[in-house]
Amino acid sequence: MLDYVTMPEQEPGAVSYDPEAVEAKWCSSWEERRTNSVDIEAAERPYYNLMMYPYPSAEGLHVGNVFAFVGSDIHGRFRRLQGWDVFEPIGFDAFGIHSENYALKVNTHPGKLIPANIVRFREQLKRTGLMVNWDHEVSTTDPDYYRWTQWVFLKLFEAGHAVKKEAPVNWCPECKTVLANEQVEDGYCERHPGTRVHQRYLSQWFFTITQFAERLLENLKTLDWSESTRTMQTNWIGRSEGAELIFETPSGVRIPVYTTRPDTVFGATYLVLAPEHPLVDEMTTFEQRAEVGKYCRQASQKDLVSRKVGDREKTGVFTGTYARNPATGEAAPIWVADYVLMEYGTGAIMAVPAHDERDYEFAQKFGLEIRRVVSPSAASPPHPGEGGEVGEGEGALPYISWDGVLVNSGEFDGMGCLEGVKAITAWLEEAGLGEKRVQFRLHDWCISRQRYWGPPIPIVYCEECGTVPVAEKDLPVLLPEIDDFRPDESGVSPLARHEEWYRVPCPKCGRQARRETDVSDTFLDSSWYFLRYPSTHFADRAFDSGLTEKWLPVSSYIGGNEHAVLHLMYSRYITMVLHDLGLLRFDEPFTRFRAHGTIVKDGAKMSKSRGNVVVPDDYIAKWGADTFRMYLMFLGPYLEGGDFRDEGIAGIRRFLDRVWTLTARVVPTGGELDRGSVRKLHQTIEKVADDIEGLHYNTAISALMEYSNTLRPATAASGTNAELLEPLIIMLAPFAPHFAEECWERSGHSPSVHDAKWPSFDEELARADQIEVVVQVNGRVRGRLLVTPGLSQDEAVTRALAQDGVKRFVTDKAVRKTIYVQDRLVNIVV
RNA sequence: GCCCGAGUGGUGGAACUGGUAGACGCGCGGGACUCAAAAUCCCGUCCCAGCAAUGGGGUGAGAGUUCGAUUCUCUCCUCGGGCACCA
Repeated sequence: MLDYVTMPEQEPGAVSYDPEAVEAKWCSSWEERRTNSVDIEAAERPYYNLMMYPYPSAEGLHVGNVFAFVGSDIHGRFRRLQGWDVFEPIGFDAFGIHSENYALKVNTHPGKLIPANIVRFREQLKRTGLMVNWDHEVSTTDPDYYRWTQWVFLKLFEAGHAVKKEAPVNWCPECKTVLANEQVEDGYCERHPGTRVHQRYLSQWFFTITQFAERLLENLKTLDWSESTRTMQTNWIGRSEGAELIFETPSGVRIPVYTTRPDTVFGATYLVLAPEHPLVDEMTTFEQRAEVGKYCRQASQKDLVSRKVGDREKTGVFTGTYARNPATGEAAPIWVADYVLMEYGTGAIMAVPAHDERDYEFAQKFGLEIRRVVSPSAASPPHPGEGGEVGEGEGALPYISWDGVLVNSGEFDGMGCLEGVKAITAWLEEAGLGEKRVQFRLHDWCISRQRYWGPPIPIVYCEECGTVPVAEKDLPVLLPEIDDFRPDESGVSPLARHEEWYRVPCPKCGRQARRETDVSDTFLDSSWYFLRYPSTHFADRAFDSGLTEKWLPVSSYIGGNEHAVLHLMYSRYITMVLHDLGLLRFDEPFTRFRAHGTIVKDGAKMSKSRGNVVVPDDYIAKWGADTFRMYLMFLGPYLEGGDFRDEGIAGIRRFLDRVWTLTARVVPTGGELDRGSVRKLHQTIEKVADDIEGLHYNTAISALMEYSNTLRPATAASGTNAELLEPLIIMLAPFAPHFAEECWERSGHSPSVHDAKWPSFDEELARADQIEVVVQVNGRVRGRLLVTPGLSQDEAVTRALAQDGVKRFVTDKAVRKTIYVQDRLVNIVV
């Protein structure tokens, strides 16, 4: 790389700098002086600047990581210049399927691979110039860390929030483990796109997140988070309001169904039970037993997910029995079909084929009655007969809307749907056949993993005492180093093959007992890591209460929306539980969260298979970290991401070189400052501060460029005035920390520029004394006026009409109207 | 299918609560410096007509509201993301 040559610093024509030398110099200098470390105990204005810790992959740091971290780092550095004591920690999310699958692939123990990856990551992160407090680093695989992950589990267990349930789970035959629903994509394993996931019943540990659904949803409204992230969480929680209605069989069995449209109950012509529904057997007649049994067995063999993939051909069987529609009193046939899911609502539905697409499809296929009970509007009368015909347009079946009017609904005919919901619910409630009900989509969080590479769940099973938690003093339950960490078909963790490990005395009675051999989900590791950072130096507590109170909740959290749902939801949940247990003073961990955008390459997501992965190391080696940082921030709006191309990077470098030249020509303050430059400076200070505040880094950088451009002519004449240059260097420091530090030193200061103060903004100095007012005729620009701010409307109009360009369009016409926007424009309408 | 977000020059992208569309870069064209090249510096660069002054068109498509719309409303098209048989 010989594109640029270092010029001797005294040389007046110096145009280029040597990033490698500059960056190496400051990297070690900062480490020596502990420039990046905040005094965690003594800090007076604590600001907790968090970024999402990476998974230390074998491939090393990805550009996406760099993009994310740099954006957060700029924010942190900016806050520091504003006088905050900024704590910017980082760590490694090193447990989990990612690491384990890779270890299996290369057939090396993850315990060997991970430390090496971390070493590499640490180097790369340091090279990037992040203001990280390295003495608070965290690694989830460190027993000193996962000891406390296990402690968190125990806290939840004690509080009754960790419960063991037999549950159908998604089983990936390739991973040989249970997958969370979110790890399944369209019926296939997220990590093995060719492998279908199927259903399997296992006894698993669940966290009771559903109990917190309402609160998780409610709190969202109060959080300063990216709108997109809040929307995703809202949808994930999936609150819906409706009613539980009772359909009773002649033999007196009450079958509850959940519906969001109780107003359509008069159109419920049949019932459907999920194949797993406990009443299926009881409801089935002797004649139908064989067929129903067969259907249910088939359903249970399908995976949990592909059953839910839309647009599937409806299937189902009739049980042979009936239940009474609570509204009409008519007998509704009871069917079993797998389009009804056991885990949502009551596992049974009332089918309203006239007003539900799925029910309609099913009824069509099996010849069930379709009865219209909602008419599109009061004006159009109910369709004749008992429905079933498919009309055109608005009235076509299945018709669903809240704007319709009830028909074929007895005394409720003519009522609007919304009103109908209330009236019918109340009516059925009085009859003891229904009640209002709120339903969520959120499921409990299964944390069990039949895997090796995770923290063992700290539980012991004793024949006498049952399920016994490991005593806190006995934590951590160490993950043993075993060679056969490969999972198998058995459905149990590889740890279950190690009797010497799992055979332990019961913590309660001392008799021979057996450890839980499953490990916990990686998301548990990451659901509390932000609590650990300030307290890493404490060996005897997960988090120190004093420090936690001082530093948390997190002041700013920046990360990708790929974690919008799981990581952020689980962290909120754990925080809430710990709060309720009296262990935390706050119940929301992240005051402010911003989701950054994604960096794509040639319009497509970077991926190995596409071969469009950008390796940051190469760019940093060629251009230096500062240029690379700024380039990433410049290529698009940070919150939206952008397309990575090599072409533009030279522009950033040229900009830095120009600032370098300005610095080389700095002259001490003194004498009159150019009014125009001072004005531009103050405008820039305001603009850059606002932009950084809103994470609009691309426009902040362009404002800095503009300002440096105005400095250039001045430089040519008599050197750069220090008073005009220094604020530029400070404003540049968050973006190009090494470069700014070097310029700071070269312009006669001692380090560190990062301890400088953000330049103060003077509104008076930023104000222009002459401004341009646009003159329009009928909305088209026909001229401009140069005026002093605060011109009156009359004056403005008079002067506008005097302009030649305006006269031409106004003469011979009557002025109908004039519009004046103070100090902006005059519009003359003729 | 449903819910978000986005479509602006050759190109990445700017444009505050409706008020000069194209800031700042990249690229390209021209010039200076040089024996020459690179680097650097200066000028130009939305499209059409014109020597120019100037005029006309222009923010995915079409309508609407307004003195004035990239910005607000409606319909449609395309792309990105999320959810998806959730009753």
